[in-house]
Amino acid sequence: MKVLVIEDNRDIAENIADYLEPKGHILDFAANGQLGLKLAVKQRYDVIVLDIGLPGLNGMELCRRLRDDAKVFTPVLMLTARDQLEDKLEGFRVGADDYLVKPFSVKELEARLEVLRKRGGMSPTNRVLSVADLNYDTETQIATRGQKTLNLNPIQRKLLEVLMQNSHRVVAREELEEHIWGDALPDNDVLRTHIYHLRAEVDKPFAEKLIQTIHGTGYRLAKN
Amino acid sequence: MKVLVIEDNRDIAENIADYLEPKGHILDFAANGQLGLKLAVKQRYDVIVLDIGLPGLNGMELCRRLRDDAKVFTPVLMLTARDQLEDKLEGFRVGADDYLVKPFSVKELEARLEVLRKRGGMSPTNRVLSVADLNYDTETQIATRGQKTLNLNPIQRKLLEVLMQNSHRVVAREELEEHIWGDALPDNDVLRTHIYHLRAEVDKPFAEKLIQTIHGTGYRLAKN
DNA sequence: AGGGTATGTAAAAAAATTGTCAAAGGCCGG
DNA sequence: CCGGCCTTTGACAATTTTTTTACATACCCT
Repeated sequence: MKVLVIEDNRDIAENIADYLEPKGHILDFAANGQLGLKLAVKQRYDVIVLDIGLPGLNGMELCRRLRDDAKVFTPVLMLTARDQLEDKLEGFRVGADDYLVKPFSVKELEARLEVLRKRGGMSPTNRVLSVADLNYDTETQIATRGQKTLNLNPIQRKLLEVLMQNSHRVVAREELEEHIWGDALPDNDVLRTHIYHLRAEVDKPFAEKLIQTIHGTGYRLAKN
Repeated sequence: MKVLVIEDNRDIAENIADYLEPKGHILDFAANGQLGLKLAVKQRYDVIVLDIGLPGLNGMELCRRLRDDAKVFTPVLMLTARDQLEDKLEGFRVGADDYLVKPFSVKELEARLEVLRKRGGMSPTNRVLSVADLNYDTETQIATRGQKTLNLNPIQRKLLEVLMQNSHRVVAREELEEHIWGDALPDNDVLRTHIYHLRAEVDKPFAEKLIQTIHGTGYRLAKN
């Protein structure tokens, strides 16, 4: 697997190299953003490991340019410090695919890189779904809106996931029911109550409402 | 499934290839518009994937020529950048059938291609219908005219969809009724009221009226 | 032009859908 | 077995949609 590591910290870079190179992976290193961007565009990599806290051209901006300007969609795994939750979310907005909090285990890094490579960069299964200021991490199953962490139960999480993955369209009531209960659909519409509860968490405390009902059809979660 | 991919960006093309070819699909690639158009005309494809932002002969013009000059009606899926909404609408005007915003998931691309292939180009069911400055996205079910977003209820949406899909001809009253109520047609003509309400949204606030009455027959939604 | 039918307009009633909430029932871990 | 969370039930309110009704206007034909 061909990996580009954009990381200014020598120790971290070395750690990664020591673990991955003996396993037969081919690594390129860039100690700053400019070089990293250049390599990412010129060469073809399976995955890119990108530290957010870079000097000079910062990681976020790099990622944005990579996607928007250079049209390169190689999967990007961000490295973030523990206290950079903000940045992390912003990261997904600019097109990152996964993240790891420092300090991390190289072993886990490798596992995640493998997953990203298999998905080929364009899978719909981004780890973190993001609509407006609402975010949902499909792995930790933690949802946040703005600063607040939302408190969701299983059904609400499933609802949220489906709605966020399909925020570009209306999701029919039957479709939602099917996602939650399979084919053993409930006779009365409990869904109504669940949407109500979900709204209480997602929309009630905020000015902008994201969950819209399309009367006679279903629901849509989107800005505006 | 035989697919023609017209895309100048090597990475995107490669990503598509890596995902679709192992699944048994046959892909042809064209890195520029001229070659793409030539292939599209000479060969027979199930679907065409077309990047709008091509150098030289641009995607929009290519699509127009394909439809208007070469009379080739192979379904076309456009690839557009996030900020090209304008272009997208223009795209449907020149005969594209669906679109995907970059970056997109290859998985979703495949799903959409399958849908397009099944329709086989005979059904004029574009995702976004467009007549003059009126647009209706059949997936989000959002209708806009000019800058304004129209507020439609289920019946009005159905009416609009049928009328826009058949803007080239007059749609008989019975046909409209059948589309809305199936075969349980209402005894009195409620349709009149619904057309009235639809007009209130679609035409009332604008100078140019799009919904025309053909006395004794039905209605037609078209410019002029 | 004028009668008859078709269509436009508008308000109000009826029906359907959706929102709200409290309470009951179910499940699981301690 | 208890307590807490999750899910469902059911009743009612609020909202939205659909139909009804009534009258005005436009169109077509002789």
